[in-house]
Amino acid sequence: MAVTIQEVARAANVSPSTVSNVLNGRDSRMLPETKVRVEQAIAQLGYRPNRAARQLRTGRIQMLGLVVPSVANPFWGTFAQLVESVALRSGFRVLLCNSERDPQREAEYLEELWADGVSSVLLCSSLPSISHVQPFLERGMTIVAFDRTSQLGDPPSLTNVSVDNSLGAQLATSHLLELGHRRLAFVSGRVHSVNRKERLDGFLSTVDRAGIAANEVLVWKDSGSGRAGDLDAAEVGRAAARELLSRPCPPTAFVATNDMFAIGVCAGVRDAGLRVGADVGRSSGSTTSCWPISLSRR
Amino acid sequence: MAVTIQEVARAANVSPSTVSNVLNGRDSRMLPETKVRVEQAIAQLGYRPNRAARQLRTGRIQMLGLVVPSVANPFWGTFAQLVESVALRSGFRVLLCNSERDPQREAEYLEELWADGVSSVLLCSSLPSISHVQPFLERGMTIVAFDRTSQLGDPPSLTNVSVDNSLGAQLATSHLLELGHRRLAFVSGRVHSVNRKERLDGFLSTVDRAGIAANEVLVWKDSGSGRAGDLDAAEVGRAAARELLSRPCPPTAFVATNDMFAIGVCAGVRDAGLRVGADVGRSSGSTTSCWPISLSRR
DNA sequence: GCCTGTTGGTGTATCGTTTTACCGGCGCTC
DNA sequence: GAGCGCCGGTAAAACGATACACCAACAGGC
Repeated sequence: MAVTIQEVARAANVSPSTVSNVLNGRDSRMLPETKVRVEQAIAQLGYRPNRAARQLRTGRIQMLGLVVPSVANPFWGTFAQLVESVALRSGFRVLLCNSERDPQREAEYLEELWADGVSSVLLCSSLPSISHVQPFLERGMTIVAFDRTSQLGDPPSLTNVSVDNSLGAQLATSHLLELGHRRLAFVSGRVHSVNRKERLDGFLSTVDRAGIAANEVLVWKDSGSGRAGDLDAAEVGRAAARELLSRPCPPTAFVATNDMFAIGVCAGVRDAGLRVGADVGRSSGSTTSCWPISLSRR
Repeated sequence: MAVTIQEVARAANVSPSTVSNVLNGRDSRMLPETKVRVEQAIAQLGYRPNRAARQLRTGRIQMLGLVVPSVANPFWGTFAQLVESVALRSGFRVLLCNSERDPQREAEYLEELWADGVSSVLLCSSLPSISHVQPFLERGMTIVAFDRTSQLGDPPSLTNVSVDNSLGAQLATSHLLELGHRRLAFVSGRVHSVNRKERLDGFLSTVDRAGIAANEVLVWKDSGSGRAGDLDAAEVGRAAARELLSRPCPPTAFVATNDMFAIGVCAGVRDAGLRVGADVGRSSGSTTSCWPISLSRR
C-alpha cells in the first residue's frame, strides 16, 4: 500500500542502505549526485519512512508522553497546546494522558508509555508523593517534571522545570498593595506541595514587609480531601470568597494559588453581589494572572 | 531489555505461535491447560506485546487521532479528556493534534497520522470546507467528523456525530422566555457553517413562535476574518455585548452560539457595569450551557 | 609488484509479532 | 487396512527499516 524504502532504492538505482543513509544524514562519503538522485526519488514517490519498522529496529520513537492532571482544566489545556506545537516542530507526536491526580493512573500511564517504547515523558503532577516514578527512572525513562518544585522523597535524579513560586506570589501581592489594598486574602487548598508552600510564603513575606497588620491578612487553606479535582478547587475558591466576604472586615482583594481557585473566587465575589475588578480587587483590568515562567533546572 | 514473546513461549514450553494465539483469542482448538500455562507465563514475566512489531506485521495500530481546533479552548479540552478516557478503556492511545483552524495544518496532520499507520481519526473541524479530507477517505482512513452538520461540498461518505443545533438553540431561547425576557440578543461570529445557521434558525423560530416583535430581537453576526481563533471569538462576543447594551433598547438576555462567544458576552456585560445573572440574563443561576448532546449519524 | 588506505557504496542479519501452511498421531469408517 | 478428518499444535516467512561487516576499484608509496 504505502511506498517502501525498497521502491525508493529501485527508483534511484541504489541499495536500500543508501536510501537509509540519506534519510539519516549519513552522507559524508557519498557522491552529491547520488544523494540528489535519492532525494528526488523520495520526493517523487512521496515516500515516508514507516515508523513502526524504524522503531522496531532502533528501539527509538519520536513520541512524547504528556501527563497532566486533566486537560479539561484550561491551564493544562493551554499548556498541552503549547507543548504539542513545540513538539511538532521537532517531529515529535504527543500522546495525551490525563492522570486525574491519581497516583495509580499515573503509574499505569508510565507503564503503558514504556511498553509503547515512549521513553520521553513530561510529567505534570502535584501529587504529594511521586515515588512511583522511581522504577521508571531506573529503567532508563527520561522524565521531566513540570510545575513541581522538588520535595522530600522525590527521586533525586528527577529533572524539574517549574515556575518561580515565591516571586510570582510576591509580584501578585505587590501589585495589589500598589493599588492601595490593605486587607488581603490568600486562597489555597491544602498546602500539600512545596509549590503551594512557596506561594503562600511569598504572599506572607510581602504583606509582612509592607507592614500590613496580621489581622488584615486572611489566609484560607481548605482542608478538603487529599485528591481534590479541579472543579473542587473552583468550589473551594467560591466558598472561601463567600465566607471571607461575610466577615466583619472583609478583604478587598484576593490572591489565589492557581487559576482554578481564582475562578472560584471570582464566582464567590459575584455571589456576594459584588463586582470583580470594581468592588473587589479594584485595578485597571479585572483580574491578573501572573505566575512568572522562570526555570529552575538541574 | 523487555520481555519478548519468545521468552514467554520458552517459559510455557510452547511455540511463539501458541502464545500469539492466546494473545489474540484464537484459542478455540487449544487445550485449556495449555492456555493456562501460557497465561501464567505472561503474568509471571510481566510480558507486554511490542506494539511496533505488532503494527509492522498487521498494519494496524490501536491509536486514535484527535484533531481539534485548539485544546486550549476549555470546550475542546473537556472534550479531549472525555475522548481520552473512553479510548483508554478500549486500549487505544490518543494522539493530540491542534489544527488551529488551519486547513493546511489539518491536512498535514492527517498525512502524518496516515504515515504513522493511524487510520482512525476523530475530526473536529468547523472549517467552511473540508474537501481536503476526501483523499484520505479514499485511501481507507476512517474519519468521523464531530460537531459538524454535513454541508454542501462535504465528502458524502463522511460520518457525522453532532449536537442537535436547532433543539439546543430552542431550549436556550425558551429558557430565557420562560424567565420573562422579551428583548433577546443572539451573538455569533460569521454564520459560515450549517451548525451556526441551524442554531440561529432555532433561535429565530423560537422567538417568532413566542410572538416577540422583530424589533425586540437583536442578531449579531460578526463579519470578521474567516479563520477566527477562539480568543477572537471571546473578543467578538465582548464587543457585541458592549455595543448591543449601549443601544436605546438593550437586550435583557443573550444567547451565544458557543462557549467562547458566551464568555466574551459575559465580559462585555461586566464592562457595561452590569452583573451577569442579575442585571442581565436574570435566572436561577448565572449562565446556562445547554447544547444537547444528541447524535445524528449515518 | 606488493601492500595499504581511501572512496563509495552494498549484502545481510536483525528487531518482535502474526499468519499461512503444514505436520504427526489418533480414531473412525468402509 | 487404506483413506479421511480432526486435534493440538509448530515452522518459517513475512512486515520495513537500520547497522555492521564487508567489498571492488583505484591511487600512492617504497
